[in-house]
Amino acid sequence: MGASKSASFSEKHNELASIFKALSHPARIAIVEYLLSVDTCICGDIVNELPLAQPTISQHLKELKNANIIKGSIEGTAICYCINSETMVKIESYFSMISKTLKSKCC
Amino acid sequence: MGASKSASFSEKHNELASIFKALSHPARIAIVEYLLSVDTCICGDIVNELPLAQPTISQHLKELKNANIIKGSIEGTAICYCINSETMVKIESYFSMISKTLKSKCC
DNA sequence: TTATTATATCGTAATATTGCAATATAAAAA
DNA sequence: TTTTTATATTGCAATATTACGATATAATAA
Repeated sequence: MGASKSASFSEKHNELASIFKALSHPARIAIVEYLLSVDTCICGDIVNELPLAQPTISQHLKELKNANIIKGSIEGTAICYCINSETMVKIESYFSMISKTLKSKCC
Repeated sequence: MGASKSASFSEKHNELASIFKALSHPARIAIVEYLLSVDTCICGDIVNELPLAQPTISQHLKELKNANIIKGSIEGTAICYCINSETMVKIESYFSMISKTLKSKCC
């Protein structure tokens, strides 16, 4: 046998896991933080910010987009990427739920 | 070439990525939520909760432990696992920072 | 139309992850 | 001591990810 028995787990657990998987690579964290650091959505120049080739970054952007972590809109020749705050807020409240639950425990 | 140029990224980005990687599998999310659902730290019986063989679960537990998401303490024949709230709070504040930053933006 | 520029896709090699049977380890019970 | 019980480790096959050169696509500029 081999990879991931994802069908054996709930939709909710799979969805959470796929968001975390999108964030599980340092290049993708760097992309998220870069988008966060610039004033508005930025077009292009993510390639110049990271030590990776253009096809590799394009691939990482696609994964972030598939996980709804970023959104991209066409802006002439360039594509303008920015963070999807809806997903971020969703994850924030997930961890907020976790630490609230932990506080009401002995451990 | 092949896998992960992690040396090209900052310590901080690699550390965050490794926590998210530990959470990037539905079985590991299920383990975290199970530990969260029981009253205290639980000894054993995680194996009975999930549709995976014992060695596979042992491996998933190891990954969660390596990422400091859970802690395990020996309790006779069994091992008692519980969530490491320190790490959870850390991630919660990371996302809290992100959504605060997003609020002060146009997008 | 023909560049030029920005991004995406394809193909593929290198490497990592997932899952489990078999086996090892180690504490408690008989 | 031997058995039982709980968990870990090893080895390996199946599959997924990562990275990038080559190439495609598609909008604007010349």
